[in-house]
Amino acid sequence: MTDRPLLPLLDDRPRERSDAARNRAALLRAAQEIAESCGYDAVTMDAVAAKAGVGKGTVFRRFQSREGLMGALLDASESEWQASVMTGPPPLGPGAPPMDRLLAFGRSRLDIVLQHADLIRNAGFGGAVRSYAAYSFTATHVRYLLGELGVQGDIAMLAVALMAPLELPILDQQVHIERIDVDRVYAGWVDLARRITRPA
Amino acid sequence: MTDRPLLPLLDDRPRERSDAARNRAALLRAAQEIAESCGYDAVTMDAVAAKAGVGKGTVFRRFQSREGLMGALLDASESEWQASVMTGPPPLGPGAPPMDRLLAFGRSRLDIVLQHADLIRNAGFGGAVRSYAAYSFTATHVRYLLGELGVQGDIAMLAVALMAPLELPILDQQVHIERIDVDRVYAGWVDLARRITRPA
DNA sequence: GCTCTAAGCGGACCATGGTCCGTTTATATT
DNA sequence: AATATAAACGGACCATGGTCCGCTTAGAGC
Repeated sequence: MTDRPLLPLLDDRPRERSDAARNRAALLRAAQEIAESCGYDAVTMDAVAAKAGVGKGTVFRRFQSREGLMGALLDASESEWQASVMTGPPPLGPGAPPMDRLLAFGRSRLDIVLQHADLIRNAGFGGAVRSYAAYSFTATHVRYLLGELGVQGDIAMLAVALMAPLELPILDQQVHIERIDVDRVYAGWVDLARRITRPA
Repeated sequence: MTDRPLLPLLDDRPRERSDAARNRAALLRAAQEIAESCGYDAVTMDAVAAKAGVGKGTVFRRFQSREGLMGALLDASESEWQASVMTGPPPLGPGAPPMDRLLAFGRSRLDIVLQHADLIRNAGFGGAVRSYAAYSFTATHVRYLLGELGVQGDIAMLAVALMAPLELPILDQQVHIERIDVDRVYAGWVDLARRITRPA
């Protein structure tokens, strides 16, 4: 769980003041701890502020909103996952054949999304499904793999088609409402991946 | 915009008292009117209650929550759409070849979801993407068409794969954030439909 | 028409997300 | 070190979703 930004793109923004940085860290830690011990419902802005020993205004200045705070928590764990895609062991990481990597990607996303379901739900995908940076990373990765597989057509759209069934709202419906077994969901996704990548 | 339930399944619940029914209608109308004239942000529970001339408690008893109220509004317009699938003119309605119907389904969903984006966002897919009844209907329809097309495999899963890219969170990302043209999104979906239904 | 009761009703009340603005402080500059 | 200033801070304050509970009433049974 690192606190560096996803895809550390060079930002020209003036660096954060040291007290600000300290508070950001304290707030994230406080939120995390409350979530772990009492669940996400207990992560109220007042509680986080109190636990971190700062005023409520500070929480909002740092994270804009409750969703923003949750999003920050989520991004931290997403960046761990990104690392395992970029530099981790195959088949998720580099080194394996593209199709193996694609299937590993699917399984990995399926697991991680369900695992962080609460957090994702609280991060509240207000409009988007998750932070633009996080979405962007997976999209780029899938497009890359489809390219390696020699898939013809509008690869960006096909990538979306592969990612969409792995997003929480859809998985929630299947796994938590219709009680479909996760392995069956994965098998269905593998079938989808095969059909999408299969040459005409 | 009818106020009958989607898929009017026989319910054994004791019928709603007449004053309750009257209030439900008044509340829906009030919410609708406020939304039309001032946007969904102005649809606060207090405002709706006031406009309908009832107490706030009544709004909550009828619709449980703000999301519930929005959901009711949404269901009303969904049932219009359902009617056009079940009894409307081809190719969306019955009569056209299955593939034509499938493609018409996609276009129609795409348009209607984007058109009602605000409402859907406010209905807040809290967990699920939309009401179970509404989801269920589209799922059944797509599975039926895939069956007619003689598609082999886990049809339920393939149906999900076709519906997922048409849900708001995904379309929002593409259309409103990445500014992808709607026609391109549709073309991508058609390609997906072809790949999924293409025989091995 | 009268009675009884479950359902419905209203609006005060609470919790929490989010804003505002006067005060404090880190840091760049001299 | 002194100064200036933009940034950060805190917590009172507001709006709104959601709950609660004592009062009212529709309508079934007589």
